[in-house]
Amino acid sequence: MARMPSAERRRQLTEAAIRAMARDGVAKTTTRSIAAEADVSLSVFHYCFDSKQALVESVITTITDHYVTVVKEALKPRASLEETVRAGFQAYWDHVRAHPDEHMLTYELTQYALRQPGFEHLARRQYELYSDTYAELIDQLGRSMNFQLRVPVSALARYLAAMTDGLTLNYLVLGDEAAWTDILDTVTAHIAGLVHAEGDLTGEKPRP
Amino acid sequence: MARMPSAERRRQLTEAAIRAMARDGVAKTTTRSIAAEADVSLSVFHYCFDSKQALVESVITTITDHYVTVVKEALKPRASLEETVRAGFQAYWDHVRAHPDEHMLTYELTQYALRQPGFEHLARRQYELYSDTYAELIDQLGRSMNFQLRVPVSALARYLAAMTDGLTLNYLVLGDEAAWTDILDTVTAHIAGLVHAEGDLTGEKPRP
DNA sequence: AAGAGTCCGGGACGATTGACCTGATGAGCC
DNA sequence: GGCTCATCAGGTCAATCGTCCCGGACTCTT
Repeated sequence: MARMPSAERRRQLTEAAIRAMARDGVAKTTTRSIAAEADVSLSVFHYCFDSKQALVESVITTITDHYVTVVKEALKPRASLEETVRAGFQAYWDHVRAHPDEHMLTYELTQYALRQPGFEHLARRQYELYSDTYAELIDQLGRSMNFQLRVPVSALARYLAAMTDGLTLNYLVLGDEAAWTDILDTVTAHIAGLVHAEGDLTGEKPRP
Repeated sequence: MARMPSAERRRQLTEAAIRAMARDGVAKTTTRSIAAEADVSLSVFHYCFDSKQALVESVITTITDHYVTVVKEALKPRASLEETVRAGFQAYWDHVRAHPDEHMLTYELTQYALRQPGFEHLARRQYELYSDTYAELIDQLGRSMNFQLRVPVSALARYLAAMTDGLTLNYLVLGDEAAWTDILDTVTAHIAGLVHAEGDLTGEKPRP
């Protein structure tokens, strides 16, 4: 067994834990299965992490940061606004289809964190980071394409985060890829309607 | 201990399990904690159910049917369409705020079912029932209020199911009730825009 | 009232889990 | 070379879990 500094071992164990949890589910992932996945002995596990909870904390922050990167990279400026939004959804969607297990894992970890005393802040951090990422993207897009919003940025960001989250979960349960072209088109049109500040496009205004 | 027919005992144990799982989480709910919550001995549990899995199956179908009822009762026809939709969201939302633990439980059970070999169909049934319920409500509302849709009913139903699911999960994690008035208003306006067949209200049409 | 079928209680078993412990191994520094 | 400390291997332990067994008690039928 090759020697390795603790920090790198921790990364190795964290990534092994992510693979094991994505494959078997959080509930069925034990310290032994993680050690086996990382191809180290069980005692190495407890040498690098004080407890299983300490590793799970590392897993949650790692995978959260990972998916923030995925969302950020999905949105790249294109010719028109609608095209940009639609391509962004599509890129995110392709990632979900390619790695369903890992997306499923993010949901499991959220609930694990919410149920584990002292871990609630990790679940909140996860979802705040999602919303903040969308807010940042909206802001950045707004500056490069020069438009105004008909709704608060924070509300739109949160709506986007929640909606993509719900759509993703729905897809993970039901599959049926064909149904999503229509839905993504509809959502894209909706976003475009909220963004273009050219008159009242959606019927009645929200009550004042 | 009062004697009781098996069928009624099973209902009692199922409801006790729902309470215990909503309080402690699915992972930490044991056969012993369920029996204690139902105030029966452990052997009664295995007299009524062949295994813990058999009880969980009963729990999933029960709670799924329960929430279909909640959604159906949330939507009652009002003066205008927009008013009806907004009040429907609000009624559902009030239920989420009143019973966050039970809603959280539905997400945990979905993932439990997806991970448990042979239980995937229960998760799919859950989400299909959600979509079907929305489709039924849309259809029923369309007949009583006489309007046409700009998108397929099935797509809108699925979008509604996924979006409310995502918004609910987001609220369960982040809380922050104040943020939701804006979001529900925005979504309501969106739905109203999709439903009113009075010209092109949302900018560009989805690509043909 | 007697027997059969149904329900309940306490206890026990085997398996699995997270955590820990002791001793061996190897690399880098004096 | 010898010393020190990070790293590893295997075994052990207590706790907890789902499941099961057996004996007793209740209820309904006849």
